[in-house]
Formats: sequence, structure tokens, C-alpha cells
Amino acid sequence: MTTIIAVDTLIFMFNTEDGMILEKKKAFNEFAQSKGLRSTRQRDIILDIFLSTHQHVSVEDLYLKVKASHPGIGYATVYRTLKLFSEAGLAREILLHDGQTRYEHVLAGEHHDHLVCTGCNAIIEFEDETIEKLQDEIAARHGFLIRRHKLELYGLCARCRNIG
Amino acid sequence: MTTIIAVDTLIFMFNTEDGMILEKKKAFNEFAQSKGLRSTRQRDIILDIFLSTHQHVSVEDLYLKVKASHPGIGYATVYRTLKLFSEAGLAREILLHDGQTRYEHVLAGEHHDHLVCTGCNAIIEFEDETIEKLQDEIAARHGFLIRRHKLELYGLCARCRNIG
DNA sequence: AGTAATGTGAAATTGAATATCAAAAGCAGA
DNA sequence: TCTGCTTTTGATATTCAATTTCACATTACT
Repeated sequence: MTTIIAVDTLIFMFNTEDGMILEKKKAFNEFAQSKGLRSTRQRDIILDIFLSTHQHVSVEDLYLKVKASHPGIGYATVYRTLKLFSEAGLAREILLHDGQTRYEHVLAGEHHDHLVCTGCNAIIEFEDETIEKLQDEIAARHGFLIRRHKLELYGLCARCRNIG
Repeated sequence: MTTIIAVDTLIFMFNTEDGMILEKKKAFNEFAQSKGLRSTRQRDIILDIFLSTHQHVSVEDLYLKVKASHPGIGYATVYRTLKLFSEAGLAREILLHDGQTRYEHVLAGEHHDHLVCTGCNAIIEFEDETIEKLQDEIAARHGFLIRRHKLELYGLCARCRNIG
């Protein structure tokens, strides 16, 4: 009986945004602990704010957001903390055409590529199983062991095609 | 009769490296003319040396090559000239994982992507018609008009897998 | 040749990423 | 809770490639 309630709760947690946030906080705490990192107010705040974002953020973006409510927190701390999130598996660095590193949220078991509008800078995520397979084949043909890949499509979104 | 000889010569030109080089020089001269650019000794030299390379070169790489035979030519000139080649359609800028812009030769009607060995920095070019098509489909599904794309596979080549 | 405009080279600037370091804060043990 | 050691922080400096600047040289045109 107790077990069943716990399972329900767990499913609930994973299916709501709040649950996701709690889960990620837990994951980060575990990472921090395993690495012998200390728990600091700044990191908690930055994690909260990062988790509250939905787009791909640059260090600058997040720094500005953080500074708005916590003016004492410096750029370097945001920079270092985002790197930590990345190591912890909560965030992923993405480098697009404009040479600005952005961080996106990592969702469990998910991989995707990017469709970027050069007009309005919108970033759309997509996934294509067939492309992934073809990539593996190409790599195999050349004797490569693929570690990661990067597929970005640049163009104009429906809206920008009409405006621009 | 005269016409037939001319056609033969043209085919010959396009099928040899020297012919390719002549063709590219001509293309650049036409571009320069259309843009009202002046013809300078430096640009001629840099074009010659660029056309003599076979790999993907960074500005630094080409600058060093140029300096070896023509010490008077500065970095900025090589930099600006490579940009010009790029505008003229002779070269294409490629940005790989290491944050160094490289220039590759543009061959008529050819498109390819890159397989990069993170062990020895070898760059292998490949082409996959199916992937291209899938990309177009994905773009269409999102109402995008694709201008360009970037597909890079990072991993270890056969040799580096064994060594490292 | 004269002259107006473009090109060149050295050096300066930019912009993002990253490193430095003194001061502040967290943590384990007394 | 206090101590002392270690990590973290925040401001600033450094790095590194890309790009711009500017005085001088060179080119195209008459």
C-alpha cells in the first residue's frame, strides 16, 4: 500500500514541471555531493532561475536574469555555475552560428538537433531517427567511432519569410 | 572546326588541377571587377597560395604560408582576402568545434559535411543525399526556408581508436 | 603625370571565454 | 558554537581569435 502511493507520487513528480524541477535539484545536489562541492546560496539561486527559463540561454542572458533579483551575484559565478550544470548533466552547451555559447535543458533520454531562424533567432528543436541512423552508417563506413554530432539547419521561419 | 577545338580545350581545363586553378582565378577576377575592386599583387599571391593548398586552412595557416615566400604581406591582408574569396564563392568558411575559422575550397555544384577526428584533427568530407532530403522535409514541416546547414560528426578515426 | 579612391600593414580594439586572487562563506572537528 | 582549513565568490585581468582603424602606399582613370 505504502509502495503504491510512493509510485504514484513518483509518476506525478515526473509529469509536472514542478516535479521536474525538484528532480533536477536533487540530481544537482547529488552531483555536488559526489564531487565534494559545497552548497551555496548563489548556486541555489542560479539553479532556480535556470530551471525557470524555457529557452536556450547564454551566460549573459542568465546573468542578467539573476542580477535582476540578486544584484550581488557576479558574472563569473553564473558562468562557472552553468559549466557545473553542464557537468552535472542538467544543461548542455550549444554553439550556434553566432559564436555565443548557449545552454539548454537536458531532458532524460532525449536527443535533438536545431532549426535556427536567422531572422528572429528562434531556435526550434527537432529529432530524426533516420538521420541519426544514416550518420552512424557514414561513420562506420569511414571507420569512425562517433562521440557526438551537430546538425543545425539555418534559414528563415514562416513568419520571417513573409516579413523579410 | 574551331569550335570543336575550343570545347576540347575547355573540357581539358576543367579536368585538370591547373585548369581548375585558372578557372578560379578567372572567377575571382570577374568578382573583383564586378565589385569594383582593384587588382593587387598581394591578392594575386594570396590566391595562388590558397589554391595551392589542399586542406582546410585557418587564416593563421595561410598567413604563415604566405609569409614564408612573401614576408611583406600582413595578417590583415590575408584575413581580408580570405573573406573576399568567400564572398566570391571560391572559398567557404567552416567553423568546427575548436573555435578556429577555417576556409575550404568550393568546388562547383558540390556540397558536403564533415567527419572530424577529435584525436588527430583529421577532417573527412562526406556527402549524403538522403540526409539532405530529410533535412528539407524537416524544414518544410516547420515552415522554414533553409539557407544552409551544418552537419558535423565528431569522434575518433580508425587509427586514433587504436592508439588512444 | 595628376588625382581621387582603394588597398595595405601594423597596431589597436572588440567580444566572448576563461583565469586570477583577495575576501567571504561553508564545513568538519574540538 | 568556535576554529581553522578549504572552497567559492566577485571584481577584475587575461587570453585569443576576429575585426577595425588609420596613416601611408598603390591603383585606375583622365
